[in-house]
Amino acid sequence: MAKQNQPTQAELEILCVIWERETATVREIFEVINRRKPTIYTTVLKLLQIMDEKGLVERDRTNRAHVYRAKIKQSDTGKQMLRDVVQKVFGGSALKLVQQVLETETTSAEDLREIRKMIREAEKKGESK
Amino acid sequence: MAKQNQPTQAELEILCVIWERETATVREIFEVINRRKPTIYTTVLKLLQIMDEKGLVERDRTNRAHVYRAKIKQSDTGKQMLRDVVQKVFGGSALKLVQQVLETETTSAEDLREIRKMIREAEKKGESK
DNA sequence: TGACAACTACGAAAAGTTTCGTATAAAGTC
DNA sequence: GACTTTATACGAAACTTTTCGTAGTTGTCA
Repeated sequence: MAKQNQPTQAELEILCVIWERETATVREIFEVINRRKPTIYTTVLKLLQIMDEKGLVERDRTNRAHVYRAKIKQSDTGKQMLRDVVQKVFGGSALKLVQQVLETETTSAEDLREIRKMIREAEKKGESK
Repeated sequence: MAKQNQPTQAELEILCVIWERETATVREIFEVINRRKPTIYTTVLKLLQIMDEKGLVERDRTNRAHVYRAKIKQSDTGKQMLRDVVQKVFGGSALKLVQQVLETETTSAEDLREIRKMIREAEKKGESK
C-alpha cells in the first residue's frame, strides 16, 4: 500500500545518495553528504536507522558495514512531492507547473524534443478516451 | 532580496488560502482550514503572527480583525519548491520532472497545446544563444 | 451598562526532527 | 596480544514546528 511516510528533509538528502548508486554503506553516504555540508558520521548512521524503522530503506546486515537500499522508489517519491506542489501552489494545474519549470530550469534541446514526444503520447492517450 | 525563509508545511497551507483570495482575515482562513482538518482558531492566528514576523505575510491592522496579504508570490514559492524537487529527486533533470507530471496528472487537451507552445518558445530561446 | 461574542497577544507545552556523545564490538596492524 | 581504526546502537540534548490555553481588548446589543 501507499505510505503516509514521506521522508523528511534530511532523510530525502540521504535517499538521494542511495538512489544514485542503488546501494550504499553509511560511510559512502556520509562521504557524499559531508562534502556538501559538514556532518558527523553518527548523525547519518542514526538517520539511516530511523529510516530503516520507518521502512524507507532496508539493510543487509551480513557484513559488518551494513548495506542500505532504498525501499521507496524515486519516482513514487517524486510523484508524491509533485502532487503536493501542484495542489498547494499551482492550484491543481499541471500546466502551470510545467510552465514554471520550463521557465526556470535550463532545459537542453534534446530534453525539449523528448518532452514534445511525451506530449504527443499524452494527446494520444487523451483521444482514446 | 530573496529569502531563505521558505514556508513550513503548516504555513504553506495558510498561504494557499490567502493566495486564492488575495486577502483574508484569520477567521476566513480558519474556516477553510478547519473544514479540511479540525483545527483550533488560535493555532491559525499564532501561525499568522509568526508568518508576519518572518515576512511571509503582511497585515493591515486598521480594523479590529486584521487583514492579511501574502508577501511572497505564489510563483516564487513554486519555483523554489520545484527547484528543490528537481534537484533532490530528479537529479537536476527538468525533463524527468515534466515526464512525471504528464504521466501522473491528468492534463487537458488545451493544456497540452499550451505546453507545446511553451516548448517552441523554449527552443527558440535556446537557439538564440 | 452589563453580558456576550469575536479579536489579538503570547507563553509554554507537545510533537517532530536533527545532532551529537558515549558505549561497545569487530577487524586490521604491528 | 595490545593498539588503532571503523563499525553499530542508542539515549538524550538541541532545535524547529505546531498546538493549545489563558489573559486582555474591543465591539454589539438588549
